[in-house]
Amino acid sequence: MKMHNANHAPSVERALDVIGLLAGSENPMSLAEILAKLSIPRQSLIRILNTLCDRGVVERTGQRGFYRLGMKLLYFGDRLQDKIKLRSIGRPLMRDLAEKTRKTVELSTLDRDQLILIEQVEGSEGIRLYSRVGSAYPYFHAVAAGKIYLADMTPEKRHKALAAIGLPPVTEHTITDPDVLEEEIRRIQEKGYAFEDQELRAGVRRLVAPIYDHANRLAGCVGVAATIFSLEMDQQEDLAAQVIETAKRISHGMGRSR
Amino acid sequence: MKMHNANHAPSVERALDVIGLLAGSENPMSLAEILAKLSIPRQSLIRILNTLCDRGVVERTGQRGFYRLGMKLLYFGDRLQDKIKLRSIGRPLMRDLAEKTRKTVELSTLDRDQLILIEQVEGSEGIRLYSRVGSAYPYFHAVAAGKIYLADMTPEKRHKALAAIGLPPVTEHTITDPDVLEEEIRRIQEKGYAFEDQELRAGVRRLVAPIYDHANRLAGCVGVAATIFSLEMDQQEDLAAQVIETAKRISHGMGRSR
DNA sequence: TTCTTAGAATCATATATGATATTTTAACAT
DNA sequence: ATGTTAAAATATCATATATGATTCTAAGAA
Repeated sequence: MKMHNANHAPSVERALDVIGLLAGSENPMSLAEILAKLSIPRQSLIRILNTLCDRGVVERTGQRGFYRLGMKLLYFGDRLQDKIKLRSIGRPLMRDLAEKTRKTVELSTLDRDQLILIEQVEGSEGIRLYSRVGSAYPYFHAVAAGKIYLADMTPEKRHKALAAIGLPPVTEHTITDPDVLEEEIRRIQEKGYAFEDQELRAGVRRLVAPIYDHANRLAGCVGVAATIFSLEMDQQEDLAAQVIETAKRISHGMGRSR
Repeated sequence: MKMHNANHAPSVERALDVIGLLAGSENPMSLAEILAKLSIPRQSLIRILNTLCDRGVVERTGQRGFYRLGMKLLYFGDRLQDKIKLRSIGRPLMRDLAEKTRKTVELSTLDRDQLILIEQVEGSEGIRLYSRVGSAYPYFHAVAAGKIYLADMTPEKRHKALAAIGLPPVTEHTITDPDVLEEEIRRIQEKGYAFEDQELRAGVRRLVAPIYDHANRLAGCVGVAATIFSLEMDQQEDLAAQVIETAKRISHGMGRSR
């Protein structure tokens, strides 16, 4: 937990800590469990929980003293999604792509220097989803969408960003050699899409294309995620054409001229 | 805003007021706008906003002094959805139903005496969604899912609930006569599904069936929503069979024996 | 039934709050 | 391009109130 911060509301900080803890827990948590994880005095914690429960952001389970996330968060999350233009434009087109390819379609965008997954549509392959809506991808270099963003930067900016983080290996397939990454980025710029071959997660491949807005700025990325069994290397070119077409349609909806 | 409440955290109350206000606004709001709507001293509001912004729950737009909901709410909402068993079981089956019927499929459940929409799958008719995920339906008697819950109550409990609220008209089609509603409930109990004929919203029909859990308790409802043009009266029986089948499959996943 | 702990009540005080002053910033006018 | 202005954002400080420690009560698990 952070140090005292000027111009903050400490009680609100604590409330967000509680929500974050419950969000990360698979099961409802008891008061004692929450106390053990967060350094909040017991009575203060109870007051915060009372407040969050009365507002539906946290809910008490049938069992006394147990708490879980509340339905109000569904409402907030849904209202937020409706406000994101990229998502409302992209969603029907993603559904078309999911039907055609039968793969999971992902939409992501950069938000405060983080690459966030903002929507997913499952294809009829019924493959379990790979990442969670709202979560941030780690490490640009290991994610197809991240590589799109890297390819969109000037070389100076890119080198600076990569020098700050380095190229840590996520899986044994992750690109850790700067020269290999530069070659990859050149290929992306040339072909207009990025391919991720088990670099973020073993057994998972992604093929992703960039979306531009009315001012020709990179607004986000759309692509498909699948297992190595359902996305084989020789399908790449065909699939790329479909993904790029979807990205162009979304770009058009964002106001980009063709 | 509520009066001072013992064993609450007032700052957290205020923070939730801010989030709720931004959730209900179509556009980002300025500090002055928020100040005009909520009776929070300016300095206190700024501290709360600083805290929420640093945590990603609220975000500053490019324009100085403007605020909107932040992406962290996507994450929280998504984590909550994954925790709702009814949703994770129902979602793939809802998608099947949406493909077959081409209509919007809705999943709802009772949460703290409110009927909450917890998931929606759009059908390829591409009809604009009728209600928002996370939001509560008003008035049980005007909603197909609400009528399912009314039909599941003992007559005593139902009369008590309806006496407390009455049968206010929502549209000109809403049932406002207790005897008509009782007849409707008898039909629901007999046929195993509820039909909503423009009772909540003009031009909208719904057909909804109940989902039961391992203890044979009513766990939720699944159904389709459509316009009166795409859901005509003579389709009712055929569609009901499909909806009831989906509800039974979800019930089976919830542990109900057949 | 007993025991444990969540949850409420109480009260002194620590600190968060709110009022006020100052600084910063961006929008707008020239 | 420069200057002005309004309002966001920060800093300061006295004090109001929220907090935290402690005690008591209620509820539920074993």
